[in-house]
Amino acid sequence: MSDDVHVMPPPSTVGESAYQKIRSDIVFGRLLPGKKLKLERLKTDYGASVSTLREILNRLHSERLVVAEGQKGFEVAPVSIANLREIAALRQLLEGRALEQSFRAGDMEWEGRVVAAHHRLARMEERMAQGDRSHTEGWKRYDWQFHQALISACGSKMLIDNHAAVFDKYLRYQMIALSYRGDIAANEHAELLECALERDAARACEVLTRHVAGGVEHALRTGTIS
Amino acid sequence: MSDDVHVMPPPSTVGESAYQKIRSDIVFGRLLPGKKLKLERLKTDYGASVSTLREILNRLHSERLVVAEGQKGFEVAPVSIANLREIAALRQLLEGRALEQSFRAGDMEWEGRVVAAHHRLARMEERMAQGDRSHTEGWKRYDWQFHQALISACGSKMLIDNHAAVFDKYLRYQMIALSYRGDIAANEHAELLECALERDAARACEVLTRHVAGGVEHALRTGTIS
DNA sequence: ATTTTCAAAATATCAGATAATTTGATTAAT
DNA sequence: ATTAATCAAATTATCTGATATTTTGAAAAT
Repeated sequence: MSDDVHVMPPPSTVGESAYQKIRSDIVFGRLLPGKKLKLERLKTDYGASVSTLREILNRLHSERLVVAEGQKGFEVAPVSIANLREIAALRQLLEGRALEQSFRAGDMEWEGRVVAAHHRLARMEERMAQGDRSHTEGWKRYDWQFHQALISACGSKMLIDNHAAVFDKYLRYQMIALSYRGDIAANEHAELLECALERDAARACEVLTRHVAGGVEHALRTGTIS
Repeated sequence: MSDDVHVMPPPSTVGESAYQKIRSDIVFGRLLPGKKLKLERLKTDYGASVSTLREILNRLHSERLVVAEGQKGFEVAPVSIANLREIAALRQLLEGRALEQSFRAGDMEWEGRVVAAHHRLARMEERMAQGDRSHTEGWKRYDWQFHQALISACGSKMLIDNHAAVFDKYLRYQMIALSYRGDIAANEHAELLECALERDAARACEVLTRHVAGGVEHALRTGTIS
């Protein structure tokens, strides 16, 4: 069930695929904060009926990616500096704990997944470093998958799910701020890999905290978030 | 927005009130785990149309209180020992962090809220201790409100929301197990109040951990969870 | 006792209708 | 020229009912 924008099961039903499209459009900033989500419009944009769309919007409302005020319909959740800071803090808390547990329980299978995920991410980061900015989304997907791989042995589906939900909200801010700070982030990712292989959870947490805090400050410096 | 089964805004719309009823029926164990939620049945039970009910079920699905498998409709989320343990651990993590922050930031206003909430809870616990088991739900509501009051000054809506979501899942297990361990819990609540007034976050976390762990073991001992 | 077959039940999705609410623009009042 | 009152159009929440697809459970066949 811990599916997300990044690793999704084949969308079987109409509603499911429209859900994934809309969610991804919000997380990747193609639907901007505050954007009114009028049903008629969505109908043509996502090819689903009003009833189905309302089901989807209700789901996204639960996830706090969409707000629904009274009978005024739906809109993409707004952003704020305070909210970004809260999300970042929560990510540090959840991911930090998950890292500890995962490092403790991770076996060789897990190490393999981590190394593989880091490899893909690092490759992508090389390209990005050379100015090729055409794969920002793909890059973020690999970023997500790397962090997810790191905690994948934590043993708690609850923790993984909650982390994924928070991570996506964090990601939305990064996409909105279009913030690329490739080199620094890449180094931090390499450090995390090192920590994982050495099972040094304490240092991993320290790196993670820096990683997330850096992302926040960088995003804020772009001035796109108010 | 951090509304819940315990402090809800007046249900303005039809869908909203049906949502609250169904959610509360799940959390308080009136709808048991695994129960099939057939639309026609819900229609008569909660007085809402299929479309509205589907919106509600989709919301509850996001909240992981309901599962929706393929085209097989909806049912109340199952329970398991592993899931209970994960929930408890997450509650300890979130509530512990929130306590620390709340204790640091709490002012006199906050102290008042905490004292008031504890008073109501303690009174209720007195009654329960005398064998009056008719207010179990009310008791749990006060329990919720006390813990909520303790963390209410933590300064993070995100944290409060996430905690509330986890708390309600924890609560569902308590209700399903019908576990009343009044005296012990009451003492722990009193201890927490003490810690709050002394701003002793470390000890509060220690008490909380014991509190939650105790609840889990007690619930498991009833044998109602498999 | 399985497996196959098939009708009834239930679901996902849609279109269209109604009442209530919100929105924006126009008009009136200060 | 702002502010306030007014009103039609747009939008919403909700319901009913229809269709195609899936799932379920029982009867038939192996």
